[in-house]
Amino acid sequence: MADSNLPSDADLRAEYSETERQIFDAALRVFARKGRAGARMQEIADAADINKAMLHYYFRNKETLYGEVFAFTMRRFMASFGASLKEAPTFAETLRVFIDGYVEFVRTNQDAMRLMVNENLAGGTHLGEHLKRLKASGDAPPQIFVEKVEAAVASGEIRAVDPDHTLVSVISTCIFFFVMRPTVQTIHAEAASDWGEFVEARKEHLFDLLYHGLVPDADA
Amino acid sequence: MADSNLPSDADLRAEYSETERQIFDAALRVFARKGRAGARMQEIADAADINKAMLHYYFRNKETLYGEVFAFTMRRFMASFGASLKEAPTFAETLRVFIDGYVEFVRTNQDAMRLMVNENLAGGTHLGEHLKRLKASGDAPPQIFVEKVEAAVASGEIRAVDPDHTLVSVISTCIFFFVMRPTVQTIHAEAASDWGEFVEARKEHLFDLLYHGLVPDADA
DNA sequence: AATTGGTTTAACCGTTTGGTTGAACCTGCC
DNA sequence: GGCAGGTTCAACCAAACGGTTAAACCAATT
Repeated sequence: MADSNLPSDADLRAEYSETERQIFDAALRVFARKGRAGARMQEIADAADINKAMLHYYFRNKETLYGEVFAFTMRRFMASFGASLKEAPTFAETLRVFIDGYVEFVRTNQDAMRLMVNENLAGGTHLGEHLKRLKASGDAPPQIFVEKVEAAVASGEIRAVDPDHTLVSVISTCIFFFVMRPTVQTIHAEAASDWGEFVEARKEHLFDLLYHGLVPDADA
Repeated sequence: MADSNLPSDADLRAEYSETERQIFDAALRVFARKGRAGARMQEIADAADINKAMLHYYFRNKETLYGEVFAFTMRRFMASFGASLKEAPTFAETLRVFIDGYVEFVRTNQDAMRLMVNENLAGGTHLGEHLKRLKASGDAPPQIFVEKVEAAVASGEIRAVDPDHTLVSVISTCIFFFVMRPTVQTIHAEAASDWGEFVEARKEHLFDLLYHGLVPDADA
């Protein structure tokens, strides 16, 4: 789970002071829950337990605050579980690690996920530069996964699927049920009564469905 | 594609006047693009080409306007492509119709989709009653699909998968790439240059991946 | 022609919100 | 002690926003 050769959560924020970190966490929470427009500077200040003027002292205005919070969230996404993915020996293992990695990341970073989805829903103007850096780095989970799919297709370990579409499909199934959690919980009884249990069951289901969908038939 | 025994888009709004329909469309657009908090009454009025006071004349305030727009959007979701799904003879056909139905619905109702996702992201307090009615009606695509999955499992046409999880997985893959469109288009070259083509390719990929994932191995 | 009831408009109002100001307050340093 | 730089705060401000008002308009009805 821990990637010792990648920056940890704390490292990523090393450049920030204690007060700035407080503001950061508060801002992420409020932006994620209320949306970019719905977030109130006063509420962020309250949540960070500081005066409202301090917000504008540390971050000039709402836009730059949002920009920095978003940038940090993006960096956090990139830094997650890349290494363990590379080391996976078989494609089955790759798929397991990828599913587990994404589901666990979203489970423990729901606010980050909400921020990301909100940004996309609003047009995603802040995404550009970050995604390009992600693409350039070559170390992010999505890229590694695509490479692994390509290799597995070449070796015949899985069928001749489109790697990019496969990536989108797998990520979708790992994240979307968190996005639609209220709907899922209204329709699905078990999800409502024990979400943790539901998430675990879902990881099993996903591996089963997707692995079976990717692997060739036993014989013919 | 057309379900003659279900209310059409026009029917659903028959109770509304011309002006109200204008307001409706404008409100949906603005709420979907700017979010519930980010939407401005003035902007909705401008988009509907009426005076701002008219908004408050027809819909008492922002909350009731949002509530009505959301309720209408919900009804539209329920009324889509249920019948053709029931008539599908094989499970393969069921899956094809379901994928095609959902993808096409979201493609042609992106604002409705955005509204729905936004509502879920914000906690989904408006969902309750509507989803219960959907559950009670028994005619909505998700329920029909679950029944078809159960039947196909029983007949051995597909493997012993969990029908509810399968439903969530299929819907996720049909919708999430629309939600994350800006990200997908930044990463995927073809999606950026020709989105329509990408959507078509995606439908093919999804059927292939999911059908293969659900169906038993050819032999053993 | 006068009345009625729904519709439309410009001007207005009170509150909320993002952002500013200027003074007070530390803390380390000479 | 006294200065200097960064930090904290209550009070303040202008703009934006949701919502209201009162008068005007217009098509039926009598």
